[in-house]
Amino acid sequence: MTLTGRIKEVASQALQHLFPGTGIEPSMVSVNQTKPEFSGDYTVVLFPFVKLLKLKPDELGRRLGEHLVGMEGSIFTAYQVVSGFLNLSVSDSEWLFFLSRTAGRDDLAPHAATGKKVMVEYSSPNTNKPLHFGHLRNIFLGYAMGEVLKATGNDVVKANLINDRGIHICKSMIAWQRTANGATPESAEIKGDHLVGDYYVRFNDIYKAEVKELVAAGMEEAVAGKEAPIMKDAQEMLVKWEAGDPDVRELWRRMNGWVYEGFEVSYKKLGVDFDKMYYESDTYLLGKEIVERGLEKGVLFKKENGSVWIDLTADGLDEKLLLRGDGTSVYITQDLGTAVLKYNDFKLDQSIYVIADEQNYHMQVLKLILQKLGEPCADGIFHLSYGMVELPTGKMKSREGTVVDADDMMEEMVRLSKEQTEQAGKTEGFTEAELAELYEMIGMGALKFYLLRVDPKKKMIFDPKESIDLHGFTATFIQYAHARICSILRKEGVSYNDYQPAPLTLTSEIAPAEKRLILALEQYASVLDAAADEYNPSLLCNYSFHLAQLFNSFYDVHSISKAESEEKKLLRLMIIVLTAHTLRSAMQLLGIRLPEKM
RNA sequence: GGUCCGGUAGCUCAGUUGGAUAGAGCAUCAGCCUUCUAAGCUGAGGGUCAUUGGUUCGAAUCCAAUCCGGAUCACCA
Repeated sequence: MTLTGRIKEVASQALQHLFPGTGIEPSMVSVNQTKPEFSGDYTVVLFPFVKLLKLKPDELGRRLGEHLVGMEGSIFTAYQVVSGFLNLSVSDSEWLFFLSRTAGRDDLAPHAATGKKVMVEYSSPNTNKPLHFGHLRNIFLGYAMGEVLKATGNDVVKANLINDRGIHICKSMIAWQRTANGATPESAEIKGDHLVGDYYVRFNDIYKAEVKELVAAGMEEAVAGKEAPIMKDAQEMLVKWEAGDPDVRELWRRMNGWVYEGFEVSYKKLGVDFDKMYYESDTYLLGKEIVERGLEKGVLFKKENGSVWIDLTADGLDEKLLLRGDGTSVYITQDLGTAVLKYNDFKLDQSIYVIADEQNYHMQVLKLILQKLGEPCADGIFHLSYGMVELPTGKMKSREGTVVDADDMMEEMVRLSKEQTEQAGKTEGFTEAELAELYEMIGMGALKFYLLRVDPKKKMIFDPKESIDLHGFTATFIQYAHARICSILRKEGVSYNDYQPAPLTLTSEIAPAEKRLILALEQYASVLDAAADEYNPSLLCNYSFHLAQLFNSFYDVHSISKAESEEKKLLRLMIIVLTAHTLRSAMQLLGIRLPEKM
């Protein structure tokens, strides 16, 4: 149990003992870290009980403080009441006990298995263009959330639903057919996803030119938009695809294959993985029988032209179409089917969708419909909604070529980390291969941290003109603190990976800078829980940065190798090993690696 | 228009779910390398927490209204 949890428990027991029959429970006790300007470690807020017990804050604080400090085996050594706040000092032996119990352990925040099966669907790209900067936020979030949920005891399935069919795919195919002269990734010496993406852009160029021509010939723009030959070709191709036309299917398989090869390279570089791939070409026909059942149950209704709808007006939403008049599916129909498919495939307790907030309404409707249909998968659906990444000029538009490409961005970040490492003159003692790995760690770490450090809900603006910083609130800062610790351990001949805490009894007090670090270290488990409960990996970024900051301040005032005494040296080694392990553990959940030297 | 999300320092963001004098980073300015890595540390300046009212011992946080920005509400995906 965490220390704040214990304090709540002990304090509520004390209050029950002092004031029997008042029914004070741990959850009613508010415990905060004591502000630095007061003495003490944790603070119990007295106000909620002042009214209840009809006592003055000072009187209540004194009695509660006396009791807590006087208790047998108390973890508190002193108390102080300041205007309604009871500041409690935790004993050094308690802190030492925490350190010796935790330092060197493999699992810093052990969790019992919840027995829950949780799917996290993320990435879910279209196969008509390469990944861009916006996808990266999705991918990092999804991966991190999967790891966090694993670390908190869940059985996690990472899934990717590939959008591999539809009119947008046909557009790239048509443009390729018309203009590529049989170009392949090999012949063009370009990644497959980029090659296909180029023809998607090409399609739009041709389309625009054709529309312009038709308008010049006197056609109205709206009509020209539908009549442009290349658009008609794309639609015709989609019909052929659905009919299973062998030539179209062959080209489709070939071009998608190029894209998958390209994606694989990107995913590998991003350091993410998937346990299950779904393809829309397999799932796009699902959902119809669910609609049929809904009709039988009377949850859905048919309009005169045969289209099927659900009435969500009672829930403050609209009527929503589920099947067209001609009996064909719309987008949400296949999502209903896929939700059920996922549930049946893995017996899911929870199904998380990492999708941008522009689909909030869609996801709300999806869940609501499944609930109304009485599908067992419904209640486990959770939309992890995140704000879109925008440019200073607005949204990224692949058709207008304003996207920041994911591969380019990764390359740029690695280049930047190389440049800054060389500038700082920190390349000595590394082999070429080690340097390459270091630049990769720093560059990719900075990129991931940059996209994960903000609350997912909030949209973010990225200015490509400003490079991502390697100073301040960054992964680099955390990596640097970690490398510094490793450097000390090397010097002291202490094993980083097989550390065994030495038995230690303290004869001197724990210093403030030491205490602040220990306090923060003790909070790791609750931060991890909060990240899982709130579906918010940015909490781990904030926490890790804060921890690294505390370490740097500590490092500045206390020497390890030249510690005042042997016991101080042992204590500080324990502290810094645990700090390094905690940083590594937290960053690992975000897919960020920490070098031992930089 | 309906629904949802957001508005905190010049910029980018935290704010432990209602607690003490609202905090970081960047940028600006002033200091700190003979000492375990200066990608660091210490300090300074910088705030009408969008606005107004309410709830109470106490509000950036909860409620109401208003203003501003965004998303969404297709027989599109």
